[in-house]
Amino acid sequence: MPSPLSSPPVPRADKRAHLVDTALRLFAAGGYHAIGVDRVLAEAGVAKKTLYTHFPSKNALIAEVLRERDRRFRASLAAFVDRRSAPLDRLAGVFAWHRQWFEEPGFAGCMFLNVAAEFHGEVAELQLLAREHKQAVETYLVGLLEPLTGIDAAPALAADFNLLLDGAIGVALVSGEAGAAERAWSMARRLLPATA
Amino acid sequence: MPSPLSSPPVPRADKRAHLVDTALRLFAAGGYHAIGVDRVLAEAGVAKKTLYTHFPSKNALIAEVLRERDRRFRASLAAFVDRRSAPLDRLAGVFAWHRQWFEEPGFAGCMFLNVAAEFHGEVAELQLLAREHKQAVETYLVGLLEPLTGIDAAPALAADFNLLLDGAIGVALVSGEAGAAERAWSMARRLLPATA
DNA sequence: AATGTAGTAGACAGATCTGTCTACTATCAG
DNA sequence: CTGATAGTAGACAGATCTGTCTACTACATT
Repeated sequence: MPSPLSSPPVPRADKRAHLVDTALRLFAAGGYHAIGVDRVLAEAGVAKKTLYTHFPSKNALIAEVLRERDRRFRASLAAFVDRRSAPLDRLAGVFAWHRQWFEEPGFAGCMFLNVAAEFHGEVAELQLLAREHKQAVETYLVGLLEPLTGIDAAPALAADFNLLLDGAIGVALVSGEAGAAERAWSMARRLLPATA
Repeated sequence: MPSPLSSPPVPRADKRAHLVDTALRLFAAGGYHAIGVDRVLAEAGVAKKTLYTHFPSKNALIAEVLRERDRRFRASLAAFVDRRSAPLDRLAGVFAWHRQWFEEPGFAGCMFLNVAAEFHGEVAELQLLAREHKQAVETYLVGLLEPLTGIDAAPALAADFNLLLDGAIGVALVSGEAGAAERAWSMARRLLPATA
């Protein structure tokens, strides 16, 4: 045990990760402009100087939040899908995962769609992160579709299904109905070739 | 001519409507939190007191902007669709109208999806206006679908197509590709019964 | 003529925003 | 022991936010 008896008020921990985690939660629920850094700091119990030693600006914190959100999103989705084996079942899992997401209490839409809506291209880095996230989801869909439709038809259908997922997010956000996920999956099944 | 020779510095006009028009343009392009009332007033050339005699708060102005946006949206869409007569052509017009919208220079997504994303239910009036707008679009789709699919199948397909439109908006916002509208229309055609 | 309404210009209050800075403390490497 | 690093607490600057208020002007109706 190298740790002595005396200890700092807050034990040795990764403040940076804690900041990102807190900011992710608050930005997801409250929006990027509506949540100020003071709010993030108070919630995280971290001093302002600490934030600005790790990040040059609030936008840089938002960018890191989006990168972290992308990692968690993809990991959670992949873990959910990997509990299933049949190709059609795995594809259905993507929509089922979205349904669970829509049902979460603080659901307030997709952080990437929202960042595009709030900054609408004025902050190039954030717009790029949103685009990359959506592209990653589409690429993931291609892999799920290939066993069902063959390698040629998969990319176009993946783009279609990606649009369906964004549509479900929008409908769920405005109407509050988590059933938008099932509607999207119902449409997806009808769009799949009969051979699948 | 009842108007005398002398005139006020700004000619007699409907300041309220001018305020709403200016605010609509700025909020659409810049977002609701990012644009302050001072910016709206400067752009409109109107005094602050005038705004607060017509509206009790900024949120009330946003609400009126959304009502105006809903009126213009529906009128513009209906006028576009009414230039066509064949039922299938009229339905296609909805997606074509969206394509034109996506191609507009300052396109920054749907003001109703955006208000839901920025305030996410914290301001009940705004959330309700967003819901009503989307409901109105869906009802309009029902009317366009009935000649094609019959009165029984139209409501469910209208909800489907509404989701497609929201999906196209999201894809266009993040990717910048106006072709999302055609993708959505391509999906819509495939979802229509073969008899249509 | 008198009064009320709507407008302008802009100061002002009070809050909140991002970002910087000072002063101090704790941990760790050498 | 010394110095570097990272942390805390919080004051501070300067901008910006919403909303109120004063003082004045123009117009319309009575």
